[in-house]
Amino acid sequence: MGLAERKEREKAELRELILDAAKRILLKSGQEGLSIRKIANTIEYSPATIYLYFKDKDEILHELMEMGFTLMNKFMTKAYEEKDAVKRIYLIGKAYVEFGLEHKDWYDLMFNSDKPMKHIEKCMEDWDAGMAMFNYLASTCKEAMLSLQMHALEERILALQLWSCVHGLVNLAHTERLEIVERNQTKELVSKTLDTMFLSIFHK
Amino acid sequence: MGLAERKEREKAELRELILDAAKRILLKSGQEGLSIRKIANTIEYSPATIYLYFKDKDEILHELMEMGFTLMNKFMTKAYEEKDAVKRIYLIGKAYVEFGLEHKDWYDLMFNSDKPMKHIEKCMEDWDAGMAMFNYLASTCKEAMLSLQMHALEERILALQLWSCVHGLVNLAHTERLEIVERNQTKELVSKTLDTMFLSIFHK
DNA sequence: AAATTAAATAAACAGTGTTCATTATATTTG
DNA sequence: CAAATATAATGAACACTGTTTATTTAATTT
Repeated sequence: MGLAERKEREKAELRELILDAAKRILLKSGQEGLSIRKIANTIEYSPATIYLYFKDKDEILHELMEMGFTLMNKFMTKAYEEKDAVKRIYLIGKAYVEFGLEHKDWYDLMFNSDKPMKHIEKCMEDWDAGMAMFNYLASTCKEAMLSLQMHALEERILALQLWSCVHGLVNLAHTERLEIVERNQTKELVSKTLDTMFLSIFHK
Repeated sequence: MGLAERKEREKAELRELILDAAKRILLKSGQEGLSIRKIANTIEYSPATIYLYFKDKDEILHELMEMGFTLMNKFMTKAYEEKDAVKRIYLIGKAYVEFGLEHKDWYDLMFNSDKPMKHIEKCMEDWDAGMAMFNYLASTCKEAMLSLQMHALEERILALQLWSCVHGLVNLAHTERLEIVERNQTKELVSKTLDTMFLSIFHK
């Protein structure tokens, strides 16, 4: 049945076309500027057609979120290669913030949006790319704690501490708060804070 | 001229009425559910009337943001009273996170929104309540660093480190990420991370 | 009472996500 | 090949959003 196959391929192709248009609009105009109607316009279909391929806008945003994680993982491959766990954490933190600062729209979708996952029950599956990242960080924390003899500390809490700090930093930068604290110094503030933070955790 | 005065008072009263309605809607339906038309409905005026008292929606959001800071300052009075600088920082951090978790809508307006202040030039004035808070934290950091003999560290960077961590934590909680990491454990995760963070900075 | 000033509004514009009955296009059957 | 059926695409509507402008209503001054 090469016919049914072709049908399915065509359906998948249009789905991909929609996602590709969505991605392009996201990169050009941000999440604010991304609308079903704009997607429909750029691929020259009617808005209603989109709903034959996606349940709603949230589903599209969710797919974009997963694209974002793929992109971020590429960003992090270098850091992942580092053998020393402590250094690896540092490199991961650097890469995380670098990605966040450079790709605000992707970052928001991945870490600030509750749109792509409304129901907490579904969250575990819907955010498994993010969860995988966190678990990897936690295991690296465990390794680092072992090598530095930092007992009496849960690796997941340490991971959360690291995550909170970089997440907070990226968001403060995104919303211009760092620009208010010190004008035209955002990048330097980020880098200094990051270094201080690592020093204070892995003292010395 | 008691007449012009009454006029002005009436104008101020309607302005206050609008803000009060806006506040009530914000608390009931969040920032998403807050619209000019809903404000107009609840005070029984037409939407266009709102624009005789406010330039645009952003100006209303900005006023709400300032209300939020007043509320937050009340939340922090106890912490401010603490004499010991290190303990004070700890109490401020606790109060900050508590406020953030309990008042998501206010918090978003104050720390996540770039709507109430679009132009960076105007930011300094438009976010002076936030800036005042940061400056106070920084000066407390200076005091704490002095008492703990932590030299070779800028107080503003330490303040940023603290702020990033609590800001990140609050946002991760708001967007359900902590719920994903460990279900029904958000409050405990926050509290543990916060404690670990203070320990690591002001080591033991 | 008439003229002027100030306040409030109706209506429109250009958007948004989403749904559904209708139309157009393929595919399958007689 | 033509008719019946299944699939895909859409136009139009609904209920919203922020904002502007010409018009109407109300209050004040002459």
